[in-house]
Amino acid sequence: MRIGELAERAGTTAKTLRFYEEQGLLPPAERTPSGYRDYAPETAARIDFVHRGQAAGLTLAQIRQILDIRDDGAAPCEHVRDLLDARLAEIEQQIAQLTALRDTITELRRDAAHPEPATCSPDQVCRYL
Amino acid sequence: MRIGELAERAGTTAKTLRFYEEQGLLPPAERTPSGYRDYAPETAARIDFVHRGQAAGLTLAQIRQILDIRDDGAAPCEHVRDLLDARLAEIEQQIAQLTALRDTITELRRDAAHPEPATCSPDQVCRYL
DNA sequence: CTGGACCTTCCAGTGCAGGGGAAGGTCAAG
DNA sequence: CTTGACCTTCCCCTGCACTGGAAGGTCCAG
Repeated sequence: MRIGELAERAGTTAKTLRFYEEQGLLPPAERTPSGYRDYAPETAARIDFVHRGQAAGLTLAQIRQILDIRDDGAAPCEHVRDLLDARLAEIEQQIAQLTALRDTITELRRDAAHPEPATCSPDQVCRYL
Repeated sequence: MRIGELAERAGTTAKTLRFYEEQGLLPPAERTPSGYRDYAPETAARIDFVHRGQAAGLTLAQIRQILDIRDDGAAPCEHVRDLLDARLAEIEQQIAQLTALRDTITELRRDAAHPEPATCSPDQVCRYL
């Protein structure tokens, strides 16, 4: 299977698959005599795994770690668990930060609901920020 | 006042102030005869405004819009209000996405709590992702 | 045998907010 | 007169996951 067909099956682009190969997410593809990449159909499952990892908020580097462990013949379960734990902690922190920011902005926004440009002193940029 | 002193007063670096000037957040500074930038003390207030804008989650480009309006002699109240509204909507959406992601990962994590590598089939990368 | 669809490599850029460091000029103190 | 702190411009680098495009090779149908 050539790269375009695989890309379409996996719901991505040929460009992205070359990029994944370069990043070590896909093993270097077999080549036809003329130099075209030639993929086994199972490769699509690997790309799906990459997509599931992304959907779980993992970076390509993290997904690559999992794939490397698997490619070594080991079960990556524990590493996956650790990555999920770490990601979860990050997300909690991000949510907390965004919630705090939302509260801050909500308050600023309330103060700015009835702007009174006349009361703005010329030596400040904006009373409401 | 030279750039290093202003940077220290405003809690930032000389490098950043040159960058702000390049981005149009600060007007081109006066120069001493030898070419050094020479700032009026009020410039610190403008930098503080930039920092408050950043604390409100605005980009430098958005903060620049506000400053441009103010520099034109107008009151930027309405534009500030619109920017805060837009930022608020973005944040709500980000929180919603992160919350959904957290739930997804929490579920994945629960399934992966007691890994059973033996039950992993060799043709998939990881049962838990 | 020609056109068009596909493939190859390589280089470069995107957005965001700066940071690193080179090569050289300036200024005050000792 | 020299040292060291500060300043100048200049260009490249960071992270992340791609995307765009140029120049050229391959393959198949008509």
